[in-house]
Amino acid sequence: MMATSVHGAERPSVTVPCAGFSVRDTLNSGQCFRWVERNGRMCGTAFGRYIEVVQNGDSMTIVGTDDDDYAAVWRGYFDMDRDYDAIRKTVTELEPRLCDAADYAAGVHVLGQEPWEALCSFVISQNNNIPRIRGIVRKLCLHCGERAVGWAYAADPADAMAFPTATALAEVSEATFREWGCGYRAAYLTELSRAAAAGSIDFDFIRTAPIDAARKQLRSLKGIGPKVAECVLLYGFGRMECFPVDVWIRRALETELTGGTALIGSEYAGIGQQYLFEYIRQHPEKFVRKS
DNA sequence: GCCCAGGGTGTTT
DNA sequence: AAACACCATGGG
Repeated sequence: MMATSVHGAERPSVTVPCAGFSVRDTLNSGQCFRWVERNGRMCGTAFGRYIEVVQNGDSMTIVGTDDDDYAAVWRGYFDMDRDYDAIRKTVTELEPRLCDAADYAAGVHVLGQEPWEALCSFVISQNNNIPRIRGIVRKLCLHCGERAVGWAYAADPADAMAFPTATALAEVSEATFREWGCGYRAAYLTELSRAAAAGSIDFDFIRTAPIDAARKQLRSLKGIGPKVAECVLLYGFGRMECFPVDVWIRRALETELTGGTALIGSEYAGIGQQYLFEYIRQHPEKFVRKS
């Protein structure tokens, strides 16, 4: 652990090995909406902490954390304790057509995000595009979030606002959500926030229940269908067998260039799905819609 | 003006 | 159960 002096305050940082991992690809892979790249650093907030990450090959330096904080939060957030090499092998043996995608996106991990943030983010994501989702989530954080730990170091203060609690969002009117660009999803957010603030969403159950029971529980909430439920379970609850199918994944399954159907229901289907999504998004010309 | 975006709900066949 | 209209918003 090192400490650098900025503005007269101590700011810790941690450098850890991360062979095979790509911070940038992971944070840009459409599973989270809160990270920005500023002169080579990935800047963002999760779990109420603002950090900046810079990767140098097989190691990365996280500025704004210390050893204990890294172990308690970021190692899990970046999913550093999983054997992705072994999983890639398993997944591509199950679905050999996925080899190109798995190789291309090998540096991508599935993040362990906060369940409440994932829930709100992917409700907003429906029939929406990634830049707009990012903008809306950013406004929620800017207007309703608390200042994250390390806030003072952020180039843009909005980068360092924590995702709002359910209690904070429950006080926002539906009309205000619309002003912030949520569109028709404003009603869903309002209901969701009030339900969560009232304690009537059982996060522990969703985390531990058999997967189909967890799916059913999430889908009972208005605005959450099959796709959003899969995303929330995968990105917010670490349920790696979940397999979100959006329009891009649908396209891939239809073209059969990359396969993917063989993954569905398997233990690490969600990780395979993430490889697929990253590959498709970076090679859209290979997946032109047919007439 | 149209089509599209990490879709879901409600209604009609 | 499958097909359909409808839902806001902004970028191409």
